[in-house]
Amino acid sequence: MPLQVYSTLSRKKEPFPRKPGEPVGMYVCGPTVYKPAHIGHMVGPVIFDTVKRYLAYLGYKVTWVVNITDVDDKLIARAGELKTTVPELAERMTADYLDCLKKLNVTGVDHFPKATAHIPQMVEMIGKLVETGFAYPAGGDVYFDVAKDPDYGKLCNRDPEQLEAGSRIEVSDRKHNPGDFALWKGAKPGEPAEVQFDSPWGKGRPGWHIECSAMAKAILGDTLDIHGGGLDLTFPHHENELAQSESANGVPFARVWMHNGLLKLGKDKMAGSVGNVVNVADALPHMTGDAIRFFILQTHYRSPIEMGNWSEDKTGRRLPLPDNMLAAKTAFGTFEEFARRVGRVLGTPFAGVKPPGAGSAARTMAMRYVKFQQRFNEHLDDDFNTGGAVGVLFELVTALNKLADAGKLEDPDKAQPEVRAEFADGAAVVREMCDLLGLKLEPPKTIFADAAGSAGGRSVAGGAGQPLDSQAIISGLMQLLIDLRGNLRDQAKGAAKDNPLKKGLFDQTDLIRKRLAVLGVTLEDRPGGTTGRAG
RNA sequence: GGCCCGGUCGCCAAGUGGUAAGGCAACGGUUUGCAAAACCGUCACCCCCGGUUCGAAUCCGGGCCGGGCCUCCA
Repeated sequence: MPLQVYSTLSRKKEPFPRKPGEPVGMYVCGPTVYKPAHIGHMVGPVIFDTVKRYLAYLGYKVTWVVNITDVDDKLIARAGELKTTVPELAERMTADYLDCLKKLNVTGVDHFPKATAHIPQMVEMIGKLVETGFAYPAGGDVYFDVAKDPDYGKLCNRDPEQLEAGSRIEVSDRKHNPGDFALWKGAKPGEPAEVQFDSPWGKGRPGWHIECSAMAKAILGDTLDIHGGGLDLTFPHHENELAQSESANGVPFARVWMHNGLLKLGKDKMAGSVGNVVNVADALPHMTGDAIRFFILQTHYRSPIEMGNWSEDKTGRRLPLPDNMLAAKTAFGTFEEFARRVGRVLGTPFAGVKPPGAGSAARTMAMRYVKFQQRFNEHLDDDFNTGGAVGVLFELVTALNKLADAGKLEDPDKAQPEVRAEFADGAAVVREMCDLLGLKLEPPKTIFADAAGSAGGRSVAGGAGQPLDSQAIISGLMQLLIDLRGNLRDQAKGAAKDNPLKKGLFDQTDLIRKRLAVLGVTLEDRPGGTTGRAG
């Protein structure tokens, strides 16, 4: 079954309109940079990053654009509250946004065009719409004339009359019809100079929708292959973009319209007005970017994501994150644990495992674990069903854990080489699936394992003049405790059953483990030796 | 009021005609000096009522309930 994608325009799944090897232009509406990004803002980027990864895997040459809205009413208001300028606020919030994307491993965006850097392109498009009669200037503003566009309403599937009937905005004297929307907003008295730009209609700034039309055209051309964004943008934003672009360019604006579902917390959409916002920065101390990404990808992108309730602990204090995010964190631990196991068994970190690759058919077809890969791909072929794909990943990991248990792969004395080779093949498939989902599965930064391998005790031993490296000291002390405990444990295990010292020695080993657990360090005794990890 | 989505185990969530993936939680085991991790087992008549069909969670009709949008929204 070739790739199928649901398009909002046709309201059904369609064969993807491009062939592997062809270029694909993808435009996704980005943020208005006036507040720190919350988890909901990450849903689209994570989804479309995954879409791009899979399309690239299938051989498409994807160019992905995400716009940054850095001039608008909310920015002006917020900058005023903070006693700062719009450019300063926009720059700071853009940096925050980009940092959040990085933390969630959203790496596929090729261009982040800023609205303020594309005013001439917007003016040009507005000018063309005025010339051709689709738009009219009025008192310093310019409006798009909805009545001139017979297709208006086709994306959100509504008649223009319905839209007008429900319109809650006051009808401006300047508009011909209530449904008309601003392409250009004339500067109002008292607005800071930094948000006033020159145009043939006087000083002012662009309307919200025109930036996407103009920047999409500038970078990707008149027709996009994929236009994406949150479900709540369908109307008016995308409907208006579509109307402007098709009126100005005379060709279809986008082949496929993809809209992602919204995040819900309990009964409510997560939104500032409801007061239940979880900023990315609030979540990251409690959950890795990987785990947040996994949380988003567990659900099909068109469904709303349930964050569940927000439970309290025994003392009535609210937990740091909503229930379902914490459940996702726990679930994701299965993969993190598996990645560590891969490191132990193969001697290389999971990140270093080579995926089999889409092209290596001869080798992959012979592999026992390819059927998992096929089922995984079938899910993604079906409108990027990441939830189903994640289920397959769990099944594969369980199968490989079983294999590792049966083959005693963690016991240096008993490990069977042929089983180990099979495990390595399976791990390569897991690596590929994780790459497609954008899950890095990097080993957590253990406070001692890192240091032990790198700087180690060297900076401590550096002596006079060398600043003491506290990480290195902690690392060394931790290793010392592990070694000491190991010796005690060996003695205890070696002691005869009736030896009264036996229990006492074990008590000491347990004391060390419990005390370290309090510090957040988990010690695990395995056939190959004791390992420790933070968390 | 209009348009559009949904209702699948305590919670989350795949499944769109062939007899219910997966995860979290729970319980019982295996393993372990004890743990941790892992593995095994137990745990769903798919909101209700009709209809179509050899066969329906899936299709059709009618209810009930929830959500999104109807010019700030990712």
